[in-house]
Parts: sequence; C-alpha cells; structure tokens
Amino acid sequence: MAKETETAVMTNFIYNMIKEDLEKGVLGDKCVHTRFPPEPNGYLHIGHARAVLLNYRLAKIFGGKFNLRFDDTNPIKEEQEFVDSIMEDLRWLGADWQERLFFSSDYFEAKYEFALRLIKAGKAYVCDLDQEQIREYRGTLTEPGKESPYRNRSVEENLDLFKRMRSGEFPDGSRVLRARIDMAAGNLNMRDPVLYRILHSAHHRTGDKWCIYPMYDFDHPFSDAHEGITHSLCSIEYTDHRPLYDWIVDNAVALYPEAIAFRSRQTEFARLNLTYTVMSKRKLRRLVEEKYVESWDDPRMPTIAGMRRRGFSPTSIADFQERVGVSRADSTADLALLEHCIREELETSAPRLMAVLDPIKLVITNWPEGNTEMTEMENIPGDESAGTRKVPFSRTLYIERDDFMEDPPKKFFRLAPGREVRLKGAYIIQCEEVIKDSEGNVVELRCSYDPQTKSGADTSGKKVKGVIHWVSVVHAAWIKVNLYDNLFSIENPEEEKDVDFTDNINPRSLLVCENVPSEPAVAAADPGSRFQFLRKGYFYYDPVATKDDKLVFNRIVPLKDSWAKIKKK
RNA sequence: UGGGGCGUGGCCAAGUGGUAAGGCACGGGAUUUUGGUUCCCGCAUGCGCAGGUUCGAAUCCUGCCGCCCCAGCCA
Repeated sequence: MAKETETAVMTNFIYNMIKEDLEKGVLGDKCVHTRFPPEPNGYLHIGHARAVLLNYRLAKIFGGKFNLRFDDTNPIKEEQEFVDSIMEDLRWLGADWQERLFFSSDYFEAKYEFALRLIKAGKAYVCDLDQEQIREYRGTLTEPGKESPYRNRSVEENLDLFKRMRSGEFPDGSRVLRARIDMAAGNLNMRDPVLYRILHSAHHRTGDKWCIYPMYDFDHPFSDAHEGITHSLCSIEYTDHRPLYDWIVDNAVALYPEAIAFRSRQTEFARLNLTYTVMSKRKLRRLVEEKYVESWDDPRMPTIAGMRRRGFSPTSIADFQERVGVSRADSTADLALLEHCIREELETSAPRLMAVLDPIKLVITNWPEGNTEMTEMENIPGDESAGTRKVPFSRTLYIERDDFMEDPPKKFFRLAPGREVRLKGAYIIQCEEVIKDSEGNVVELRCSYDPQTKSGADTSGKKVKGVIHWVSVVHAAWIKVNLYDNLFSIENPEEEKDVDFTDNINPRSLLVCENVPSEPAVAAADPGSRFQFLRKGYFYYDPVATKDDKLVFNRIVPLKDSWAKIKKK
C-alpha cells in the first residue's frame, strides 16, 4: 500500500503545472525544488500535513529536492520547542529533508544587504510614521492610501537611518523600512509594505545579533529565491501577496543576482479542513488551555502529535491526502475518508486480539471446573504468514454486555435466552439461564456448550449466524482502554457563527474503560503497535500513556458496524 | 462601495469544445467462524443561475447570484 501511494498518479493542478514547466524547460538545468516553511510557533496539524506531503512528494516524484526551512523572522513568537516538535512530526510523516535544514535567519545578513541595495535603487525608504499613522495612511479597502511624508527621503538619508536602525539607535516601533511601490494600489499589500521593523528582542538562533527583523513578505520570497526553490507552494490566502512576492524576487534578481539561485514562483492551493474538528491555531490553543483536552498531543486533537498518539499511521495520513487531492476551492474533507484509510491499512496488517470492553460473566455449566483448553486462532485472517496464537478457554468467560439481549428483535443474531451463538475460535453455546441482581440487572449468563462444535472440527452440522468474542476470566490480562470519538458533535464546528465553538464539543469524546479483560497475548504486545480488538475496532498501544504494568490502548477507530445501522431503524 | 480567489452528486475531485473519471459516504445483493473484510449492482439527462456563440459547451463569450480572503511594525 505504501508502494501504491508512491507510484499513484498525481492529478492535481500543481503536478500538471510542474510537468509542463519541465516539458517547456522553464527550470533550465535546475531540478524541481520545493520546501516546507513553517513558523516555529506552534504544533503542526493535519492541515499542515497537506503542505508537507505535497511539497515533499512533488519533489520526490520529479526527482528533485525538498528543503525544511523555518520561517523564523519574528523572535517574539518563536521557540526552539516548536522547532523540535515540527522536525519530529516531519520525520514521522516521512518527509525527509536530508541535509537541507535551513532557517530563514541563516540569511539575515544577505537580506540586509538586499535591503541596502533596494534603498540605493530608490525602491525602499525609512518611514518614521508610527503604527497607527501607517494604518491611517494605508487607506481602506475602498479608498486609496496616501503617501508617507518620509517617502521621498534621499538615498543617503535612508541609508544612514537604516544602518542606525540596525545598530540599535532607535527604540522599537519608532521607524520601519518600507518598499516604495504604490499607495493607490487596489491590492493593499502593494501600498508601500513594511520590510523591516525594529525589535529589540533575542532570537532563538541569532541571539542579540539583530534588533531589526525582516517581515514575511520581504523575507520569504528572498529566502526561496536564495535557496533556489523552483516552486513555492503556499495556501490560498497568500494569493494577494503574489504581486509583492514577484516584486521582491524581480528586484533581487536585478539588484543582487549573486545571492539568487532561481527566480522562484509562488503557487497557491486551498488549505485542508476536516469535519468534526477545528483547525485554527487559536481554537486549538483554547482547547488545550481551557482543558477541554489534556494536551497538544491529546489523541482527540487534529495535531500530528495527537493523531500519532491516537494511533494513526503516517501511511494512512499520506493515503488520505492523496485521495482528497488538492485544488484551489475551499474544502472540508470527510473524517470518514481518513477512517477508511486507516481501516484499510490495518485490515491486512494489524494482528487480532480479543478484549471485552463492557464485560458480563458467562458460565459454561457443562464445562468441567478448572479445565483449560488452548484454542488456536489466526493472527490475521487470510494471511497465513502472520501465524496463529493460542488462547485459553475455560468454564467462566467474559463476553460483551451488548452481545446479549433478553428480549431481542428478530434481526439480532447474538446471544439470547434459548439461542445459540458461536464463541469465536471455540464452541457453539446455548443460553439457558439469565441471572439477575435484586435490581433486575443481568449479572451472569449460564450456558451449555456443544462438544461436537469445536472450531475447525465441527461435526455437528449446526449453523449459527452469530459469532462473538470472549475472554477467559482466570486468564485475563487487565488493561486500560480509551474509547475516542469525534471531538465535536457537529460536522463543521468552525462554521457556527452564533455560538462559541466550545458549545459544540462532544461530551462523549472520551470514554475510559479502566479495567478491560483481554486475552493474555496482550501482555506481549510492543508499545506503539496496533491491533484489532476483534469486532470492536483498531487500537494503539499508547507508549506515552502507559505507566508501569497497566497497559493503555487507544481506540484509533471502531470497525464499521452495520448492526448499529439496523438497530437505528 | 476597492482588490483577489472559488463555485462539478452528501464530502472531496478529474475534466481545458466532442457529448460527466475515480474515491469516500449512502442504498441493495452475494460470500463470511469478526453484523469486519471481500465481491457484484445502484447512485449528476447534469457541471451556481440566465442568456449567447457552435453541428456540438462543465469547458468559449456576456450578465447575474453565492461563498471565501485582504486594511499586523504576524506568518
């Protein structure tokens, strides 16, 4: 399957565009070169995975290169912690930047030189307007802006002031360097955008070396062109910035050619949203800070770290991205597709195990007390190479509470008074007695088994429709299980305008089963591995949550359940 | 009321003038010692709307409608 995603035909507009560029020879002797440019100020989420994988896979498919470059131009917001978590997430996703790990701050000196050259060319000036004045001068969406009174300073004065900005002579906010473009432009980004601001703040990499820092619009195109990025892919909200991107690159090529490896071009694609969750950084932060979830890597979070702990595999995420595709239209992918991807992968790769999430005791009255029989079960049905395991069967078992109904509807195939059902891998049993407590709750089922019906050696000729899983009481290994469900109870929590998004949080997004009996083989499981708990779903042995000898399993996704659909009708 | 972007079935998405791919979801059936899997079958006379060009339009033209983004010294 992993192989399939490697070779699958990509049919999105960016792939087509690059193919065309290659055919036309637009890249000259350059190979395709992409990059993922995160700001290290937060955790990556599934939406970022689209950008990561798109850039990485495009480079890979075309035999090109992929850089990881941190856009660290704002020392106030950025931290090493996020650099580390982002690299961990990328490695986990399989996006390999090889030796090309860069930081935008690596090129601060070159960018300063470029700024000097812009000034000398009369294309940038130091502006003394304060923040509020700059806003006023910018005009509005419908009215043009007006030119700054500092716009026509001499080159000498600009040079002098800019150098003194760098040397730390001026306080934060007192001056900025701006591009000299067009205050009447319909596109606000072109109304003399700020290129540099004064920030007396230590940077996570350059320390106190700088007290002026470039803005994204100046920094990003230059860094791309400097690194020789051929295709600069970004999300759709940057479309308005493209003319400015081109302005910077064109000027860099003209004024500072020795620093430029390629005339980079920007292409935008739509961000990815997912149903039943939120993606905005602000909302995710609130979920953590207001304790709706436990942490950034809570398995209910759409963060890469959260999905990793939930148990999703990198393959399933890549497959999901591939199937969703990429376009320029706003889109919200269906969670069901992601779930399909992980189920498809695990169907053929996850060993089966039995665990009873909501146990009820069942006694086989005609089975000798103290007698244990080892039944042999396939690890992965249909895959002999996955082998078999022995599961102890005895007189007293646990079965799932909802695998029994005292007064069942006709389509119910499981256990009920007088009815027969097969215990998976073992015998067919018949329910003969229902024992209740004083409040009328069913506490125990007494059944008889048919010795003729041993699994694999059935001579009875009996046919039963129901097959249920079970765990032998005395042999049970006790584990903790987290049953996760959607974090939000509505499809598009991000779209609800009139209520706070937290009002739509699903109160049952986590159901903890503290003591779940499971077959003994569970104890031999490797942390970080994935299983199917028979008939219940796919589970991940959470190495983070597991403490001491109490194993913790997270439900990645339940199995499809057509009985649940029938029940609803 | 300025600039930009986008509208193909429930959700994505191919398609770039020759008569609507594919996936997920959904419905039906077969197989099944997981009500899982697998396998069949079905699912847009229609491409935001209205005109026009053309033998022929989702694709070209015109007009309209709807949704999204932009007024950080954030990225």
